[in-house]
Amino acid sequence: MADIFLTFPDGSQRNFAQGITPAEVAAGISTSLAKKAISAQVNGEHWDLQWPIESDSSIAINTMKDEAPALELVRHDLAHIMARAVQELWPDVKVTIGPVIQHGWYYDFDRAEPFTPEDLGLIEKKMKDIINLRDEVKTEVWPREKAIAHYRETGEPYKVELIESIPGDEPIRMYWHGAWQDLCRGPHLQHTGQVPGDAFKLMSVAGAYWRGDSSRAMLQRIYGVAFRNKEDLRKHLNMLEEAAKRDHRKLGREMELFHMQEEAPGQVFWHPNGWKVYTTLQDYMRRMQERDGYVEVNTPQLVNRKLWEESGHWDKYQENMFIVEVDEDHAREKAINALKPMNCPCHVQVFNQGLKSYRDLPLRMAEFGSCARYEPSGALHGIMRVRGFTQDDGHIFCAEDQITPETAKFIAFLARIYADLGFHDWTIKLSTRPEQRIGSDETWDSMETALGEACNAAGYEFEILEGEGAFYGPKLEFTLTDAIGRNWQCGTLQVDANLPERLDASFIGADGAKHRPVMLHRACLGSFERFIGILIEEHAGKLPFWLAPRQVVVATIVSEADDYAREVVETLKAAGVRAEADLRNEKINYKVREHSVGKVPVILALGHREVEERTVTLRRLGEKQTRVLELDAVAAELAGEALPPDLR
RNA sequence: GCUGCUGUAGCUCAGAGGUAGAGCACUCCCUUGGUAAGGGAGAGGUCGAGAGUUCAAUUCUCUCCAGCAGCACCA
Repeated sequence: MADIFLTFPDGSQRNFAQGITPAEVAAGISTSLAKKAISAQVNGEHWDLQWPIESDSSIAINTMKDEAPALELVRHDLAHIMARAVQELWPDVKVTIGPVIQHGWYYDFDRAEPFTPEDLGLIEKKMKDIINLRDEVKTEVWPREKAIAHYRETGEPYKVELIESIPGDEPIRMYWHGAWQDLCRGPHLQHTGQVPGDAFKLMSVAGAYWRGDSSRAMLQRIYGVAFRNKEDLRKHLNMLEEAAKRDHRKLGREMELFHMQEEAPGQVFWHPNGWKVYTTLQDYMRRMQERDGYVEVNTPQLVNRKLWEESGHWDKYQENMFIVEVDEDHAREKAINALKPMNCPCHVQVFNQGLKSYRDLPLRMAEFGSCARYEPSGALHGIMRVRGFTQDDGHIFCAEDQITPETAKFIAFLARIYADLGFHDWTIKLSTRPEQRIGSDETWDSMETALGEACNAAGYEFEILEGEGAFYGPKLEFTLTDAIGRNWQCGTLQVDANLPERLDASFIGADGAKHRPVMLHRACLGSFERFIGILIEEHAGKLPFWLAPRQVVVATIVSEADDYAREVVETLKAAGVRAEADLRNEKINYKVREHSVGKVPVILALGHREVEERTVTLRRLGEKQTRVLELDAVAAELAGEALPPDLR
């Protein structure tokens, strides 16, 4: 048999018989490494210890110390161990797929009865038993026909379907965890005992469609999380608790920002506090847009179906539109209107009034447009995913050669706004032509190039999402990362030559002839509702001072301080600070607690001493120590903080 | 929309086939207290909506509505 050369991480090379496995290589180095080994990297590829190596390669043996492969294997083996546990408990259950996901894994099962929380406990216990058995993991490559026959025999129709969809040139690999067997591309651990038995937890069970297709069978998906050790699991569970504490639905209630009720599903009742956040943010956006050369418009909510037919929305999105029929006695026929699901067709109507010259371009038209979309009930989520919302929408009507500079300008605009709002970690994705599309390849080439050049011009890198663009044009998506590592796609910019065509927008060029403008659909926050939800969760309710609905509470310690408290409130209000007095007959402890829970950033406490000295004792949210300050000094300090970032 | 779970006082939740309970919040009284809950008393509910079974339903069954988790969706 021929020899092959293996190159080790330290650069050394040794020759081995062709077909040697990493397990044998590890055993040749030391017995302890052979025991500790979990997998290998062969030419950078994650490689099972049992897989033979057929040609000259680089090799590195992985142990539990190598985080990425270790987590991958632990989670992947747990998926198999869970499937085995389930089939041992309920032999009739059909297995399907069980991939590794962020923080853990899931496995989809077909079973007539639903899994209960008690079942999860049983499964978890059985999994621990299997881990303790330290059953060997084995693998073989099988001929396709044999594998299909095997699964027909054992009554696993989903596996048969999976094999049939594996491309013909790929091997069909079988794995065994003890006697239990599954189809799997691997790699896996050496034996089940390599999985840490105390670092995983089954989290939940939920429905999921077979192969993600809503027209196919609904399976039951069990989710688990897993780590390399108990401590990492504990940290993860703490993080989940932290996320639950930040839940904007809970904080929205506690801070009296908004509520929702079943008579208006997916729509927000903004309370005084929440509406203050909303209008403060909107005022800020309005000033920023004006500064960046936008004109602001406002267009109708309820628009006749004719316009939606012309724009193409009636055909494509009718199911998701709120349709309003007016059937008054005096009407000859029913008028059919729809609440606008977006603002662009209306903006084109504004554009179309009067002849436009090339000198009018680029025309940047903005609207805080209230839209309504009939979202599927299961999609609704607090104020993050709603049926009634307001976009910070804008459309830039421009000539083709203006796409790049206008896009670059928008990116700079958005960067400034995200920074002002405290988001410094965000990325750009460029979605390119999808399979189903209109327009020539040359047009797509130039539109995609224009967006890429704009990112470069603005000084930002971007990732390409192949085929993810809209049918009418490519788009940029701006995704920000929050304080606990979650991603939110907020901003967007889409190139559209289609809608100006459909709605017959035009301008007179320098050549005296009519031309079509291109529209850039763009938004920075997305919707106010969702963005405020993100802000609440980002800050765990502790909004930056300028956005906080109640910035200062002046809390009296003794009732003799009431008059002075009123004066302090008036002084602060005059300085532009949102302040209110708390004169209730309660102890200062009580007031501090209540307003801390309500996330008021500053509490000013007033007792006999402050009244006599005309001072205030200031306490910041989350800080234990207090400062005694002159009233005028406090007013000046807080007035500065109360200014929105663009006015500082 | 699909699967599963849930719906009892403003909030968080307990409860049982014979028309309901706690803590906090609320109102009043006492207390004027120095930085995350001072004490006492009181008031507050068509038990999500409708239908069915039953002598009797908030409790059991069905339908609907809404919410939660996930999936699908997100112009």
